[in-house]
Amino acid sequence: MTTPLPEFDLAGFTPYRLAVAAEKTSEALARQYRERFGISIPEWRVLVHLAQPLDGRSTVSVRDIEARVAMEKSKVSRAASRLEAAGYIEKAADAGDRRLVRLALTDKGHALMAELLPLAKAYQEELERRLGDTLADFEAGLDRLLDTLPPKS
Amino acid sequence: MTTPLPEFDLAGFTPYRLAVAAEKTSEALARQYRERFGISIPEWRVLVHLAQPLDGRSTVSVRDIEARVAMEKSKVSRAASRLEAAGYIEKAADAGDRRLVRLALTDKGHALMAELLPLAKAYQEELERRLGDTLADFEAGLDRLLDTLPPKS
DNA sequence: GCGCCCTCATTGCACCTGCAACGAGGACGA
DNA sequence: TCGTCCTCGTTGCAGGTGCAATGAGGGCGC
Repeated sequence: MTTPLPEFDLAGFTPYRLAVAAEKTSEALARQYRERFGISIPEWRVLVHLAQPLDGRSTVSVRDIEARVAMEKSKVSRAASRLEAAGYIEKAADAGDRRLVRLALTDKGHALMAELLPLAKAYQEELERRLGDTLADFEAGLDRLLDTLPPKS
Repeated sequence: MTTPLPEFDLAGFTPYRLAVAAEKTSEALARQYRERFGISIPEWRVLVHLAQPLDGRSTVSVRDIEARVAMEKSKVSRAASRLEAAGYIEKAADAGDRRLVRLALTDKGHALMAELLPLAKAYQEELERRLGDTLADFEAGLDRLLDTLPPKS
């Protein structure tokens, strides 16, 4: 028997708890759209972004999504390719800056989102119900973690 | 222009927020032990479990860890193999039930944890400081999400 | 002892991922 | 116009992942 190690309970470790909670909350919804539409989480994130009216101008390039959706550009790029192959979105070169790829929902993609978004909203409401009276502080705490850490590099 | 889609803000979607927060909070610590010791998150979770005194009896088989650490058994198995290859743990067949593989820290693994655990504790304290007065409700909310959803199958 | 069914851990497979490198294109000064 | 440096998006690669299938072993009834 060597020197005793400090006690440490993984179940009380916030990063671990967050990871498990994220996995569990995502899974319930993700399974639905995976099984019914073959959509993965990265694809879902791209679609949500494309489904938003967007503040006026509408660049909707890969790097736009990359910035707003907290995913690497290669991940966005591949998700977009899969979505294009499935017929949910279209890619087109930007007329002004030909390095940019403009992404847009097809009619099929639009119809998909008309089904998915209500599901997501309902799920969010269910989560809020579960959080009950802790909701406000819970989200506030989440904000603090999200705000404080983002110092990207 | 087709039917307008319902509005939906990904940035306010709790599963998404949790995923980003989990990623960010994990990364800061994970980078440290990745760069300094070549340890990944699954490996870290296995190590933490092995570093705990454990309630009396000490089975510490793959399936024990699987249950407590919220990882698939194949993930645990591979993490254990990598740790064994790196010399941090040892595997041995259980004398009583030869299907079981008993895992245990080597001296090298013990020394590693003597360094890592204090880092993790300090980090946890930093997070708690950041959460400030929202800490209690934040953790309570997290508990609710973790409790309510776990219905495994 | 034998057969049946269960459990444990590993592994094969197809897929996804992060990272670095790349090619194409743009911006701007000389 | 040319050269240099930056940005955008894709891709090659090495490695990690989930899932299903596998093989070794245990428990129990007959």
